[in-house]
Amino acid sequence: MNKRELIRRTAIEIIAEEGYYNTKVQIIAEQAEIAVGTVYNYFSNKEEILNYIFKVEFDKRLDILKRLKVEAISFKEKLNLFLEEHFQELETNPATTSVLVQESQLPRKHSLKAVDDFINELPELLAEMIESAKKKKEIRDVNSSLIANAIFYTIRGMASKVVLNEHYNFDQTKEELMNLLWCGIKN
Amino acid sequence: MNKRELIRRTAIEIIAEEGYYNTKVQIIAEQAEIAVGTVYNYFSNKEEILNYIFKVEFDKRLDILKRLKVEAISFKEKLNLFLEEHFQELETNPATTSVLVQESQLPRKHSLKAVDDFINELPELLAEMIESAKKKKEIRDVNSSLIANAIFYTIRGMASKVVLNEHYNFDQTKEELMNLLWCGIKN
Amino acid sequence: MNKRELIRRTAIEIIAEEGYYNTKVQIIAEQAEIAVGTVYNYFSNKEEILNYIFKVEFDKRLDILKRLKVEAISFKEKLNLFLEEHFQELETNPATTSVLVQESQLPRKHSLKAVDDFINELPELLAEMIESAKKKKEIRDVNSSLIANAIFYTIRGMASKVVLNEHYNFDQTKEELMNLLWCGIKN
Amino acid sequence: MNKRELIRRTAIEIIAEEGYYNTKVQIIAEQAEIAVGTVYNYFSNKEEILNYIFKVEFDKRLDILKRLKVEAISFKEKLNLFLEEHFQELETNPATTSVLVQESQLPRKHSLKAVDDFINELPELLAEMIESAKKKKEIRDVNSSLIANAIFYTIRGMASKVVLNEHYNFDQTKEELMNLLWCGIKN
DNA sequence: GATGAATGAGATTTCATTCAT
DNA sequence: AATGAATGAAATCTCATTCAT
Repeated sequence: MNKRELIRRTAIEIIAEEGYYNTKVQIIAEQAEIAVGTVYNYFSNKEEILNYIFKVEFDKRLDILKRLKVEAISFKEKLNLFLEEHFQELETNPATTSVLVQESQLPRKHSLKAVDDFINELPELLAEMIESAKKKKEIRDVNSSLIANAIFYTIRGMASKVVLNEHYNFDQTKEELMNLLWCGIKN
Repeated sequence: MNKRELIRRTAIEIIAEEGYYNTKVQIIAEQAEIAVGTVYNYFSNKEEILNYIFKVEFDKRLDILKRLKVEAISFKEKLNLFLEEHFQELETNPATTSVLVQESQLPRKHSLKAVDDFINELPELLAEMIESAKKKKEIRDVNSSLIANAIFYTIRGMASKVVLNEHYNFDQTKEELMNLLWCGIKN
Repeated sequence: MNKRELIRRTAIEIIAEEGYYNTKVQIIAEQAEIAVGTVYNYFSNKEEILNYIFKVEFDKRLDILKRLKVEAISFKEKLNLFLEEHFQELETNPATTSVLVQESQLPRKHSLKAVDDFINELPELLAEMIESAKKKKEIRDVNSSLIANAIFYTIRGMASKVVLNEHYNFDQTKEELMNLLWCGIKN
Repeated sequence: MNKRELIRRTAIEIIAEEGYYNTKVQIIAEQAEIAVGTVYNYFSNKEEILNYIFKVEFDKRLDILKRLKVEAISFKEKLNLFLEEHFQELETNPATTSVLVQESQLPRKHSLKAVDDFINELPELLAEMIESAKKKKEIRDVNSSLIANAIFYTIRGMASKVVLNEHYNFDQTKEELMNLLWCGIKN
């Protein structure tokens, strides 16, 4: 594996457990079995590691949404597929979920490019899909952007709940959420 | 104003802007126009300030929910009132909202008592109300606990969106959310 | 009891347990059931408390030695009585012993008047008695000052050993020490 | 010189002069011409520096005593050699002596492993030698452990006296002490 | 490219002392 | 005389980052 990727993955595991501010670059290096200096050959500073983590995840979700957007299926099916892929992803990488949820709430002043994209652009893309569904009367008249954000926050929140809590399982949660959201917006 | 309260309020303003980890106790003291030592006469450490902030807000919301629980009105009205009071609250104290949202995602390892209560007990109380509504056939058959959490995450997320973003206003957001949630669970 | 005395006695108990540097003026005040400010009405600073503790003990031992010096008994008996009274004293006030031993080793730079007196003047007085005994051929030819100091260090050291260690008892230690020292200097 | 050793030696000089509690880690670093952080790369905290100082000296004296114990010479000669080596050592490193004497009296609660060893194990080893001499009738019937401790306290005390006081010289002190102790215990 | 010892600014926390009541 | 809340200088320790090897 290339070093940048190795560092990213190692960092995710530690940040998920400790949080970004309690994660020491030294520890990331140790866990990855490389020297601290090496980390700085691939990332200009600690923040950039977090930024890169978000960038990778942002790109993944951007792909999913772009692909869904043009597919010739109903919005309900699109929403269902989106949830499906999303929960699939986090079932595979619970640590990543933990990082995304924890660190996506940085205050404006210190926010990172990729984090900003993650919490602004992704909902915007979903909003466009909702707007289109609205025009096709697939769903009732809603404020698309607002609802898109609500959907994202719900998913993100439930994701963290599922990751942290042994009571819930992924499939059940996904189903229940799909029902809540779809009933909430359908015509 | 008593010192403990002064420190709490000052800390909220700064943490909202800078985030907990970028907030220096020194700065809180300066802003509050007291000495650093004085802060430590009222809180045993920095963490305890954050914990107290959550405790105060937790208690407020606990009161609201307990009051609503026993009132002789429909669940729909209860949900509506809860959203109403909640958005009212955060319109008055946007900084507090910002803190609650940002810092409610500490990783388990370092989580604080009051933060834990905030994200676990409050949804649990709402879940009980949902369960009761379910039995009275006011709403459809849902996993109460799961839905309660979803509602909390949605509210919390949208709250931060409204606080950070000038596009949305409180009333409109509250209305739209009420529709989404109610349609999502009604019979 | 007058306040100055109350503070002195309370301070001894705490310093014996914690050491001078780990003893907080606040704690002394609490233990004595007075306010911190009150401590500073009787002592100008923390150091002065320690100084006063030593002064009181210095005066006691000065009295003993001055009294012994002029008594019409053999040096052997004088030494015996000195050990007797000394070990008596520390059996009654083990905490005081602990303080005297611990804190009598401050480096020159920061030493206190009464501590200096304690470790210099007392041995000097004993030295005079030894010198006199030497002239009367009661003991062999020794360097009086040096032997006086040796005796003091031995006593002080053994005192702390006895206080800290349940193995040794006061009487036995006193006897054994008397033998060692007397055999060591007799003619 | 390796850094750990450099820090140890620098710390000894400063602690000898100022005392442990008045010694700032910052100052040790400055004197050693390294950064504060570097000190903490070699010692996990300030206490550990003091502990290490005692450990090194403890080990030295342990070696001497173990060597003497098995040598085929009279106890008188052993005692003489021990005093010889001891006073030699402290003549070469007066600052070390100062530290050992000053800081060996930490209150139980805060005592360090190596300090404890220093004041307990070394006398115990000497006690074994005394016990053996007693059985061979080289000396009179004494409480070995008690006498061993008395000897150590005498030596330690006199060492500090010699270091602090220009009146006494090492050779004379050693001779006088040898006489006092040997006469004190011989048959 | 890889290393990791060294750096030092800066953060948290302590605690002797003051002084208005 | 007694009080104790307030003070703030100062100490310990951390950790992101650098750079010579």
